[in-house]
Amino acid sequence: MAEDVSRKRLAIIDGKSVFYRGYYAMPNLSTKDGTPTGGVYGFAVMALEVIKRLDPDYVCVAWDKPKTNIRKRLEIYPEYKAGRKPAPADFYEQIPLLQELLEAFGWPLYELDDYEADDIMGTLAVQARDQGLDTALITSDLDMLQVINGNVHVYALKKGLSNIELFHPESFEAKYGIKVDQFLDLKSLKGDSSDNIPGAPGIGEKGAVELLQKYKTIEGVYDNLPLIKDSMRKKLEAGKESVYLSKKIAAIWTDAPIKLDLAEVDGSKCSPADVQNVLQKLEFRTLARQLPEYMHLPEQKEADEMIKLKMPESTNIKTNEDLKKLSLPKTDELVISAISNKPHGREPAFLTISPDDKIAISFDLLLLDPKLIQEKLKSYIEQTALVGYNLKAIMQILFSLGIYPKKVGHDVEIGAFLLNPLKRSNSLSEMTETELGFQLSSLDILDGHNAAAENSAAIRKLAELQKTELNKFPKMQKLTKEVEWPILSVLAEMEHLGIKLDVEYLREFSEQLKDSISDIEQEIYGHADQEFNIASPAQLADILFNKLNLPAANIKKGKTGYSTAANELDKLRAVHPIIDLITQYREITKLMNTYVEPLPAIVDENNRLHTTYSLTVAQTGRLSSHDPNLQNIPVRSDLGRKIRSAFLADTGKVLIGADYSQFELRLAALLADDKDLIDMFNRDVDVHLATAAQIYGRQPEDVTKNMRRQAKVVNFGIMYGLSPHGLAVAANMTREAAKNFIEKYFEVRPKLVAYIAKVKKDAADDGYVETLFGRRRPTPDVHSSNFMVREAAYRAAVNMPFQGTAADIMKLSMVKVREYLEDYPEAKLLLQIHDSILIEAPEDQANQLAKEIKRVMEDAHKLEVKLTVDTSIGSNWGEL
DNA sequence: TCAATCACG
DNA sequence: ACGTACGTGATTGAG
Repeated sequence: MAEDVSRKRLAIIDGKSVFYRGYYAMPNLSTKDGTPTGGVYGFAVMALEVIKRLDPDYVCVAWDKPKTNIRKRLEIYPEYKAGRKPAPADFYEQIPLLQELLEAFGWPLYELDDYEADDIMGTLAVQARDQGLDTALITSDLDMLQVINGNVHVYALKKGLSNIELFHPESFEAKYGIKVDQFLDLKSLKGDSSDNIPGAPGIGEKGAVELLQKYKTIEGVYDNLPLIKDSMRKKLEAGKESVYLSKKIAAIWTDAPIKLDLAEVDGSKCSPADVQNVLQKLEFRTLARQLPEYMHLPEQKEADEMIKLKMPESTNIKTNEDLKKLSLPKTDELVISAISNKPHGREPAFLTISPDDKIAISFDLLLLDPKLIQEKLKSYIEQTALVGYNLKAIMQILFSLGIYPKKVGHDVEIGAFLLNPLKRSNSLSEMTETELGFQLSSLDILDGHNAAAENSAAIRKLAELQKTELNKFPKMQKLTKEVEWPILSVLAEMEHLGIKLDVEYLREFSEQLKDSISDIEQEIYGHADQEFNIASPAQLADILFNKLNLPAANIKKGKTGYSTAANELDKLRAVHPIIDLITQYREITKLMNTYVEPLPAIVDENNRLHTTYSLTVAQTGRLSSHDPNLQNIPVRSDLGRKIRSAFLADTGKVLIGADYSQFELRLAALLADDKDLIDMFNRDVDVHLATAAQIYGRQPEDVTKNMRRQAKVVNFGIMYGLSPHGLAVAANMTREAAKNFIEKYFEVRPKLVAYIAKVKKDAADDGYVETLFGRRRPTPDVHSSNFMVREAAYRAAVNMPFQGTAADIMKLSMVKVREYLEDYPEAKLLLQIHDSILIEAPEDQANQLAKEIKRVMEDAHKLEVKLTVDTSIGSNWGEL
């Protein structure tokens, strides 16, 4: 096809369909204050992507006018689009935002009574061709394919945000095997369930295409009915009326009363500044940054819009002579950043300190004498409160230099998280850009000295802004001072030291497991009568339910087919011996692939394993552990416990474990001010047993094991916002029994019920819930129109004070334990696993220390409810 | 990159 | 009528 390159191009966006696709692609996106923005975001990304590829001269948007738009089609076919669910409320909430964005872009929005967006697009496309333009139709449904020709192409958005398929006549033919002008006939034959267009019942895409390839049109098909084989002919005869009706409804009209006015759609009304503002308001930072490449905009942001950053003067220390001459100004707070060549602060490479906003001093550590650095900087840094981004990492670099700081002035990564835990990414460069309007250069580049000065200035300013914010919430300010800042050096030490791993033992274990795995594999293949990938849920489900025909009636179905999760397979345990083998296979391969094989591969030269803790991931304030995750080392199965045995105390030392017992339940009693429950804990009675006795109205000695077990499940469930169904599954009882049980439980624990109701109300009224220490978790989703999302948000809100307060107290407790251990320099904290900690200590101190640590932890924070800590001692983790 | 699965508290 | 506990991270297969 000879394309005239000089032809101008018009892009018409099918507004609602693109918006709809965006809405479902990004269901959970919202601004800080909870305004849903997923649909607008999806629209913006997809529209801009297409615009970038297309570079059109003219752009407009066609929109379905609500309600009136399909009247004419309804006259001939009242069921048109019947059965469509109305869009959820947060869908419509976003439309004004979209309109704002369109206005800023200068893209006019066309809507008409009685005409759908499809008709408007079709009409405009015809007029465009008459005016010598090429047209691109941007839509997420394929109805528009019927109007494509040499001058009109369709860009169809598929799943995901940037997956776009271009249709022109050739590509259409290649894909469907028929010509574009047969598309309407195709649709009339096969129907379209989304518009409730009937077509000929029983004829699908495959059959319809075959017919059209042979007979060209619907008319051709019906003229040649006698030639068509029986089964197909019967369906066609029965559906004849329906097919012709379908064609009438599905046809796109090109005679809508609208006139293409090029002066309206030429983008002259576009205001780049407005676009930036709207994107900013919607918090689409990435898009805002990328905008210039999409729209050929001039450089963004005038200098006076930015917060003025005073750049400190940059001093570079590259020789020992310079280092000796250096004098350091006295200061209360030191802005600090550092880089090391290896994880956990090993091989320090670069350090920058900025004592005030006038100077930033950088050290090329590889060129300097380590002894001299220590001499010069150790006491200076150790005695000054540090301000930085991810100070925990910087502290480890300093450890490698023999400098052991503890005092923290402010950490901007943590500050940002405390102020808004919803924001998923808080990188320094991003914060600098969004909060200060300033582009940071990378610190990783070789000559990073000027970058380091900029860095220091940005950190100083961000810290100042965050402190002002935090000071508005006295509890939060106290939380930083007493919990978040002091815990950083504790965690830095734990990460830096690591825990010793018995590599040899794991290698032997691995050999054993390999044998078991291949044995079980062979047995499974025997039962299945073929080899397949047992680790693939899809292949496994196929074997179980299609090949072996196991009863699938009670098995849950997911998006991809039958579930093969452990609790589902459990239902089939008695039916077929393969189930048990699969369970075993899963257990062993999981241990093998997650722990036994990978862990020995990442130990350091002393066989010690170093995790990294995150303080800005868990919305409740818990720590999380990664690379590797040492908070999910197995313990619940016999095989799993063998892996714990690979975690060793160093030579001459032992491990001490210290666990808070029923940590969160005690805090639930406290927060709900449930005197009865508090009293039980303070008298050391068995709360699960006592609860069962109360619920069943019996003496404690008459409570059966099963009653106690049920009460225990509810005691825990209550902290997760339990439901009758959840309890029924967890406690293995009927829904009815579970419902009764919960009702009785609530009678026995009125304070707890009232507290849960209060937390839910707070979540809805205040938009957040908080811990005893004032750590906040925003709860925007309790206003969601989606039942499931909303209820999940309430359950998370109910859980937050319990889990979060426990996390806060544990951090406080660790700080005090470390403080206590300062008198025992050979004893070190190693790991934290939410309600327990692991300590490595000289054997001869262990008994004494265990007692003392128990006391320190129990008294970490004075509460009305007693906290109890259990300790144990062993030479490896498995023994505890 | 996502969904499914499963390890932990 | 909805479809179930809360909070994480790692691995795998599949699109």
